[in-house]
Amino acid sequence: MISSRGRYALRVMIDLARQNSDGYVPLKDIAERQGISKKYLEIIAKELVNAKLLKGVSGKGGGYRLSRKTEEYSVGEILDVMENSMAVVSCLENGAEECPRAAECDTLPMWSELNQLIHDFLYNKKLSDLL
Amino acid sequence: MISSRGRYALRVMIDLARQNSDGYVPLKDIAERQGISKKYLEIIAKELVNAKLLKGVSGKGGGYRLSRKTEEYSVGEILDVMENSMAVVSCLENGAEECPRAAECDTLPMWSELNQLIHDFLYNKKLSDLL
DNA sequence: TATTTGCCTACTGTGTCAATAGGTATATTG
DNA sequence: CAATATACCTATTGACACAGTAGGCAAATA
Repeated sequence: MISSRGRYALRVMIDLARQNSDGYVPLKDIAERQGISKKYLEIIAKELVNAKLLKGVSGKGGGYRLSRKTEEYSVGEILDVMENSMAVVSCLENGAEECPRAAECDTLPMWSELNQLIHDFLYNKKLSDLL
Repeated sequence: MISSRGRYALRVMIDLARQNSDGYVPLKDIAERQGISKKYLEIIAKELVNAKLLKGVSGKGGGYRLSRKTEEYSVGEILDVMENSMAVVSCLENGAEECPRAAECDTLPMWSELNQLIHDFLYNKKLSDLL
């Protein structure tokens, strides 16, 4: 299940893509347009900056802007920054310890297949597809 | 993310399918074979009985058995019994209140598409495919 | 120097999940 | 009838993630 953090992050990215100005867009404006608490969006924007998906500039005239072209962002990439894990089962999480039953597990192939399906869907979908 | 409850439920169903006896299989045996706490499995088995996916009989000689043929169970059906929600986003949950932004939401079509993809995958996969 | 902005740290309430514990009801068998 | 094996019921616990809030610090511009 995609959390609010992930969904909000996507909305921030879309909002920024729509304000295709060369300047920086203050979070206050985004929060108002989207009807989301600015305080909460700060957490989200900060993580997007850490992951280099956004550039943030402090001070008057500052704000956020995209750091790439919209077609160069995949939805999966954005969500992965926000979500703790996007794996369908915990044994397929990034950096999970090897399950001792993996070799004999009757369900692992199915989970892997589903996981791949979702991953492909989300990484093939670009931010530019949502505008 | 599929919880342990959902994964355990699937393992119980597979285990029962493998003991293709006409009798009833006690949970104690399943728990030992699968290496899962019997106490915890009781919760899971009870829910599967409530949903009519299993038949349970008390008393000596009792236990659980499948109530249909293995090819008549879909994986999605089994998981839906155990999981609180299988929707990818909360606004697509079963019985969620209508989102006021639904009409203008830029991401809803994508979520619906992904949701359908996962649903189809899980409902087309049958218990008999896992044996 | 004042103002606007992002950034940092901390906290709180709510909910779900995994698992445990102990007891009750039901059926079979000697 | 008594013992036993089984499912079923109710309650509780600890851990954790998530959503959201609060207050203040840092940086940049006018």
